[in-house]
Amino acid sequence: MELIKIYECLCDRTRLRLLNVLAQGPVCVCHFQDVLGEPQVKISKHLAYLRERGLVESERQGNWVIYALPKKPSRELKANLACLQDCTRENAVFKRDLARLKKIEPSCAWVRAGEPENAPGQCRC
Amino acid sequence: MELIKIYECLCDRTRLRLLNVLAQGPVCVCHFQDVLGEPQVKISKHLAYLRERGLVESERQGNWVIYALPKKPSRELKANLACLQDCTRENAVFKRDLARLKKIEPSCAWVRAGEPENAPGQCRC
DNA sequence: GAATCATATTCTTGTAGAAGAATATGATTG
DNA sequence: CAATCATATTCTTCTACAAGAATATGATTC
Repeated sequence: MELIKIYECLCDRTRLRLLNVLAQGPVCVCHFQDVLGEPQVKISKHLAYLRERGLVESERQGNWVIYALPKKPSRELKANLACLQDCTRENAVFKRDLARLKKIEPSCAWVRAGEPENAPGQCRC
Repeated sequence: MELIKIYECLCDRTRLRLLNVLAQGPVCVCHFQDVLGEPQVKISKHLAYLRERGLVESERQGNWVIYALPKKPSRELKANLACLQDCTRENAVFKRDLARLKKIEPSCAWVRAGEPENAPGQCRC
């Protein structure tokens, strides 16, 4: 039952925040640290947890790693991500995360635009 | 964050089956045992888990206890139960549970009709 | 190739929870 | 009130996982 693996991913606050941010588009790990204000280990381990269960995909771009929601999400995943979006829309923490993301966005627009060939050697976040 | 408590409830197979059955209407514990084919302890403990977190409500009717989804579910709960319904519609296990429920239903229609005053002294399930 | 940057893994500790066995509670019947 | 029925709780064992500290890996730059 894949559904249960999805719910297991969703029952942690940090992971919900990660998924909420990812709903806006691909994000690299250093962004997550800034946006969530959580230590690197924590971010990294929760992203690994999500990746192992197929809720996110990752791709290395030079020195850093970009995470994104699956290109081909299952019906169940799609439904639950939509539901999550719906449930968090008005939540302060989630809104704050998105606001912080927006501030960072301009400096790393290439990540979100999917233009890795423009990647600088060092992350400017 | 109430949302996380909801997801914690949803990440167990037995609890998903219980909620799936409850989506049809109120059910007493002995029904659950028959429908899911699981031991009494297991059913009882998972129902308690759900009750403690507000995903179900219970009401004693003489010798037995009837469980139901909350009369006034939160926005989050409503959304997630709908999503769950959507995701399980085609699943064999969940469909089988509903089929078994339907077979039992006639003998205890009063429970589902909400007519406790007609309750017999002994459950006929 | 040494230093640096970004990310991941390993280790430890603490806690939640799942399952089953045994037992307890609470209501009903005779 | 003793027996029975329906449900709940307690106890034990096992496993998953969250968090942080320390360390490792892998790519880039000088």
